Amino acid sequence: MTLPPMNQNVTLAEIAEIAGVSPATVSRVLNGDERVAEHRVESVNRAVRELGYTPSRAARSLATGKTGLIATIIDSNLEVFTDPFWGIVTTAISRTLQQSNLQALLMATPLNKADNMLASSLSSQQVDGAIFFQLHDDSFVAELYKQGLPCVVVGTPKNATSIPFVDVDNAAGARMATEHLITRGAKNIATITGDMSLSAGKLRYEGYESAINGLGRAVDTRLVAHGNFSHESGIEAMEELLDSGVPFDAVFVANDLMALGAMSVLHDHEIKIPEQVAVIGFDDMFAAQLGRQKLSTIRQDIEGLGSTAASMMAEMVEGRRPASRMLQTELVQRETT
Amino acid sequence: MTLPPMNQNVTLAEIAEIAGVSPATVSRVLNGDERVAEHRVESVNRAVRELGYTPSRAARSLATGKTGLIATIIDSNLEVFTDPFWGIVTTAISRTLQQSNLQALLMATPLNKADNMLASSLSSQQVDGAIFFQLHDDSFVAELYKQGLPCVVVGTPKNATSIPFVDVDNAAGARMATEHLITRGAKNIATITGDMSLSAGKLRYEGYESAINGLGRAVDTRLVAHGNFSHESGIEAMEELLDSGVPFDAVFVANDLMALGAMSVLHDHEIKIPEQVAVIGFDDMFAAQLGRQKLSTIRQDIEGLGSTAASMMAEMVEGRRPASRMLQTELVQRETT
DNA sequence: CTGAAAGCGCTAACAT
DNA sequence: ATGTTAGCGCTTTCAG
Repeated sequence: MTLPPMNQNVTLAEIAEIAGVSPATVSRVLNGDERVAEHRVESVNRAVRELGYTPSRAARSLATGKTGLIATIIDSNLEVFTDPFWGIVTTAISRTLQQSNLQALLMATPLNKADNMLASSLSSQQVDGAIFFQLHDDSFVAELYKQGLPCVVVGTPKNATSIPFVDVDNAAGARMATEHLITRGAKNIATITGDMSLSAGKLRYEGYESAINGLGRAVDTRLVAHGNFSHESGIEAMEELLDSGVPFDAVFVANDLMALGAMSVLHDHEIKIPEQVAVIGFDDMFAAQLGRQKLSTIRQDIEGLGSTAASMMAEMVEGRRPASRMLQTELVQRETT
Repeated sequence: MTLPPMNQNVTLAEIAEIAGVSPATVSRVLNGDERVAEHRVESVNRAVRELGYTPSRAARSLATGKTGLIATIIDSNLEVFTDPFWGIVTTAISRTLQQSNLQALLMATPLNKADNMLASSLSSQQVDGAIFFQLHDDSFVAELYKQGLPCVVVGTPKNATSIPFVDVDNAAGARMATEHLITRGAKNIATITGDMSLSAGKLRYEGYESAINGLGRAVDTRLVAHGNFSHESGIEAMEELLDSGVPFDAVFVANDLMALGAMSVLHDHEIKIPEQVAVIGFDDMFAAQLGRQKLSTIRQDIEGLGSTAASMMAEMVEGRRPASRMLQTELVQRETT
C-alpha cells in the first residue's frame, strides 16, 4: 500500500500559486462553489492532487467557527460496557458521520459531576454536536440542547424532552414476542420484566401487556415477575414464578441475559423448553446462540441505531431538526419457542 | 446540574483586558509558564473562571501545529465487532488520553483501500498520533510510522516491526492455563488452537507447547486440533479430538468461544467436566460465566490494554519512545477444571 | 517578567 | 467569475 506524499506543509496558498489563481478561488474549488470557470477548477484539482494537499482542519475551523467534530459521549458510570452494543454503535456512528465529513470524538466520562471538563468543552464550540447514550439524568443534555448545541440521544430519554432521539421500538418488539408466543399456542404467558425505571424496561412490559390485552384479557399480575436485566435477576424471577404455583406455558423475558438465567432454572427443574414452557428473550445478544438450546428472541438493529443517530446529527449540523425515530425489531425464532 | 455560562465567544483577548494584562501573559498563564508574577496569575485565573473561558482548540492548533487529537482506528473489515472488547478498550483509551489533554478520534474504516481519506488525514497532521488495533497488514502503519506519525498498535503486529505495541502476554497466559491443568492432575492434555495466522493464535499455542515441554515431553500432535477462534470451529475440533480415539483428560482451548463449543460436544457425549475432561479457555468473555458450567479461563486485562496504549501514545506525543509492553494475564478458576 | 506584533492556514465579505 | 483583504483566536519570537 502506498501513501500519498506526506503533506508536511502544503498550504492553500501554494496551491493557489501553482495553479495560477488566487487563494480565494482555491478555497472555492475546495468547497465546491459552482461559479468557478471549468479550466481553473481543473488546474486547482491537479495541483491539489500532485502535492497531496489536504486542507488544515484547524485553520478551517478557526475561519468558519465549525470544528467538524461530533462528541460521542459514553457515561462511564454505566456498567453496560461488557455489552458488545457499544463497539457496534460507536463504530456505526463514526462510519456514518464520515460520510458527512464529520469526525466522531469519543468521550468516556462520568456524567454526574457537574462542572467537569466535558461541560465546558461541549458548551464552548469545541464540537459541532454531541451524541449521548441513554442516560439516567437528562437534565445535562437538556441544558446543552437549550444552549443551542445539536444533540441526539441513543435510547429513549427518561423525561420526555424535545431532544431528538433514536431508539428501537421496545414496545412493538415486546408485543411481537408475546404475540409469537400466542401464535405458538401459549395460553398462560408469564413475563419477567427488566428494570422498570428504565424506559426499555417499562416499554417492554407495556408491549407484553398490550399483546395480552389484544386477547381481550387483562394481565394476571401473578404471572409477572420483576427482574433488573441482570442474569442473576432472571434466575430469581423464574424461581419466583415457579414457586408461586400459578401455571404458565410460556414466558416473555425482557432481555436475553435474564432469559438465559431463567432457562437454566427451567432446566434444573427438568421443565422441557419449549414443550412445557416456551421462552423468548429480547436483544439477540451473542450468547443467545451459545447455550444448549438456542434462544428465540427479538433482534434489534444495533448498527442502525448508530447510523441513524449519526445521520440525524448530520442533519442537525446543517440546521435542520430531524424527528425522533423508532427502529423496527425483528423476531428471531430459534429453539425455545 | 448547572452548567458554566455558555462561552459563546469569550476570547483570550477579553480575558487579557479584564485581567489588565497582555494576551501574551494570559497565554503564559494558561500554559503554565513559570515566570509570571503571582498576582497576575491570580487575576488571570479569576477572569477565566468568571467568564467561563475555554481556549479555542482550533486557534491553538493553528498556532502550535498540534491538534490534541489521537486517531483510534478500527479496521471495519474486522468481524470482531460483536466482541465486547472494543467498547472497553476504546473507552479506556479515551479516558486515559483525556488525562494528557488529548482527545480520541474514532475512525472506523476499511484499512485495505490504499488511498482512502484516512491516509491523507493521518499523514497530514490532522492528528497528533494514531492507535491501531491489531491488523493483518502492518505495512500501512509502518509507512505512517516511518513518516514520523506517533503510532501504537494494540495487539502484536504480525511482521515484527519497531512500532510500539501493547498486548496481553498470550504465551504466558496459555502456559499458565496448561500448567494449571497439570496441577489439577491432568496427564494427557489436548489443545484446540485458534487461527494460527494471527499472533494470538500462534502465541497461545506456543504457551501450551512450552508447558508440555516443561514436563520433559514433546507435544503429541494427535492431541492438537486446529480451530479458528469461532464457536463452530471449537465444536468441530472437539469432535475431531474425540473421533481420533486418542485419550486425553484435559484440554486447553485457545479462546472461550471455542471452549464453549467444545464443552457442548463433551456434554453431548456425556463426558463429565472436569472429572473426565477438564477444560480451560482464554479471554474470560462474558458468556463464560453463563452456561450450565462456568468456564475456567485466562482473564486478560482489556481495560489495561486501552489505558496502556493511551499512555504510550501520550509519551510519544511528548517525544519519547516507549518500549512495547506485555500485560499479565490472570487465571480464573471456575467449574471446568 | 511583560508587552507588541507577526503569523498559523483558511474563509468570507467586499470589490471588481 | 475572480482577486483583495481582513480577520478567526491563539502562540511565540523579539524587545524591553
